[in-house]
Amino acid sequence: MPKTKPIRLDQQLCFQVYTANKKFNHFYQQALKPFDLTYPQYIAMLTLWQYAPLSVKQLGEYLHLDSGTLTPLLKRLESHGWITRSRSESDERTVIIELTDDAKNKRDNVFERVNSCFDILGLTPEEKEACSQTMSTIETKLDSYNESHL
Amino acid sequence: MPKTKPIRLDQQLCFQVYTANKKFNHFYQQALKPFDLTYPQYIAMLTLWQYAPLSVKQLGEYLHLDSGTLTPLLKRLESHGWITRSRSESDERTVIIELTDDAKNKRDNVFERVNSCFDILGLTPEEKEACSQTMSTIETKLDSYNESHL
DNA sequence: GTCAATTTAATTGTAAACAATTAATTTGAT
DNA sequence: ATCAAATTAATTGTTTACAATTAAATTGAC
Repeated sequence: MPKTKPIRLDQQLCFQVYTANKKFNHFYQQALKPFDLTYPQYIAMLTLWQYAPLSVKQLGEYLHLDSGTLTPLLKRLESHGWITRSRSESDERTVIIELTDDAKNKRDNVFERVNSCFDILGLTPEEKEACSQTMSTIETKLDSYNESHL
Repeated sequence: MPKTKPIRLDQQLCFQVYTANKKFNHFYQQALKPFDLTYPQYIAMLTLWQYAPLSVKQLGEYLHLDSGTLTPLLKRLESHGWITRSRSESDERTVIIELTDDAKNKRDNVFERVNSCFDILGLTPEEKEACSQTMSTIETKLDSYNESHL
């Protein structure tokens, strides 16, 4: 009876992605320290700087997050003065997220800080492109698997 | 005064990695459902199947996790009968994690299940290799940045 | 127009992750 | 041998993430 080949942890794609994500997390957490933003909060702000105003649902579609995650995160962003939350008048079910003036003013500062840290990483355009390409491939395959196994 | 270029969320590497990780998480969570293992628990078990017995500290070094994360995770694995936890006799500070017979017996079943799901993804060897390569590059760069900014 | 079905956000409960602290043990310098 | 420093896990507190449920508002079928 043949023994299954051992699975080497460091060769598992999932583990590499899992680890890379944690390191990205740490990297951005450091870069964002001056702004009192966590990494997920920064990602939410990125979306809002691009598309605000947005409903919680719309924001969740961009981020693939539900209200269970977003409601508390948005309350924290609100209490730190980044956003406002208000019920829509035309549809009382939806909550509209808007940027504060302060958040609009800080936008360029945050981008500058994050970009300069990212530049220090020293990824070549080719490396960035390769990474982006790879992630897209993985996502596409995972999507089609995940969708067929609801 | 030139306006900063808008940052497109879907072009941010960090966001792609963040998203891919979540989708991997979902993918493995599904594949592992029959075994009552979460994805992080599975990653811990992978390490233990390869190296057990291990101390909490040693396991943490493989996984880049500290006792704050591992202690509760290991307690759950223990309560589900995957592992045992016991103080080392030679050094009462360290806790030794060992596999139960049940865990050893289930090893091949888990691998078979996970591998067959992974195969369905349909990643070519080239794609796998490209992904692995990319992740290594990213990790190396992030490591050197993170280490220089302690 | 009424009421069941749907939609939206919030809530509840569980698991991860990490920083900071604590408690116990071991090591090592003297 | 003693005691300060270092090591190891556990604990505490905060934030994410997600499943499942709840509450309120809206839509639509009739």
